[in-house]
Amino acid sequence: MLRKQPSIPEGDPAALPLSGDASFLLARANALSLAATNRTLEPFTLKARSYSVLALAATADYMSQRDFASYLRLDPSQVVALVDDLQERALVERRSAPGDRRANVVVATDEGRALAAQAHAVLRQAEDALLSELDDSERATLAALLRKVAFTD
Amino acid sequence: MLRKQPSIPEGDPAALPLSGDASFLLARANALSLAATNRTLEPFTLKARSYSVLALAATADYMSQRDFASYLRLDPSQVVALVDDLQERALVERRSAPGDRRANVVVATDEGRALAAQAHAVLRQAEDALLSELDDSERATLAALLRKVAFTD
DNA sequence: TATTGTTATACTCTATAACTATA
DNA sequence: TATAGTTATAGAGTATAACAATA
Repeated sequence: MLRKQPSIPEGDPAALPLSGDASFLLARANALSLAATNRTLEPFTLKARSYSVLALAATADYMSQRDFASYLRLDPSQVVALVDDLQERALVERRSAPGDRRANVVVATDEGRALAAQAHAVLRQAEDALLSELDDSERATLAALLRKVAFTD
Repeated sequence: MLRKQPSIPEGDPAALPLSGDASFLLARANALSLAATNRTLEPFTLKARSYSVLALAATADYMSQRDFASYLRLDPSQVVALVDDLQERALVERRSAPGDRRANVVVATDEGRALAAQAHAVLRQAEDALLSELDDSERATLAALLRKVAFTD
């Protein structure tokens, strides 16, 4: 080989080393996606992880920090830091959970919801670029299959 | 919500927060995959990253460290450390690249190829578990779609 | 001048254990 | 006794810049 860009044989998938491993394909696709996401979110002073917390707080109701952790596959201690940051910026609030005074329910403020919506709109464009090789039907199929894999818990 | 495991509505994908974002699905699926891969490779004293270097060295011919970096989406300086480790263990060798004395071609030793094959066999089982919700046809479709996304460069 | 491999460094992310307050 | 949130800390992963050898 010995070239700048690794060769990507069009008609011969078997010639792509490691491409038989779903784990490698997931890792590489995720690396591209994560880089694009972080680049896109930079103007909002958000990153993939902080955005995911904000977006979840804006969407879901009555989720505790523990719920955030397991849903986003983060350690509970990481959620603390992420929520701290978003709370200082008045994008989310911690409210005591009804019925369990140990737990905090994390909710987005109006401001947070607005920012999440803005970010989401721009992320759609980044995702569009990432999936540019797929038509609408393929995108739907990929999402459906990934949904099954992502929640094999 | 407020329960240990986040709810996964069967018939209503729209109720899964963030599941409209391909980037979230990729991140979550990759997190599961990476954790399973590292767990599986532990007996071999390998991790996902070192395995990918070893497997690539065993499969592809005449790839320089720079090629490894771009193909595996690692920084060239990370490849140095990973190859150092594998070379100390006599699993790969650095050979001077024919025609360019700056570059190193990384090749697996017989021992390295044998270990890669062993690891690969066990990884197949881990992957089988990860994809347990998908039938053979769906697995092939997912791989084909991911291959397109993973190499949108 | 540009590129390969390398080193050094700092930063982010991840994983673990321990503590407190509630349950 | 167990769980939620928190704190502290160490380890792994990532990103950047600079350098010597070669192109």
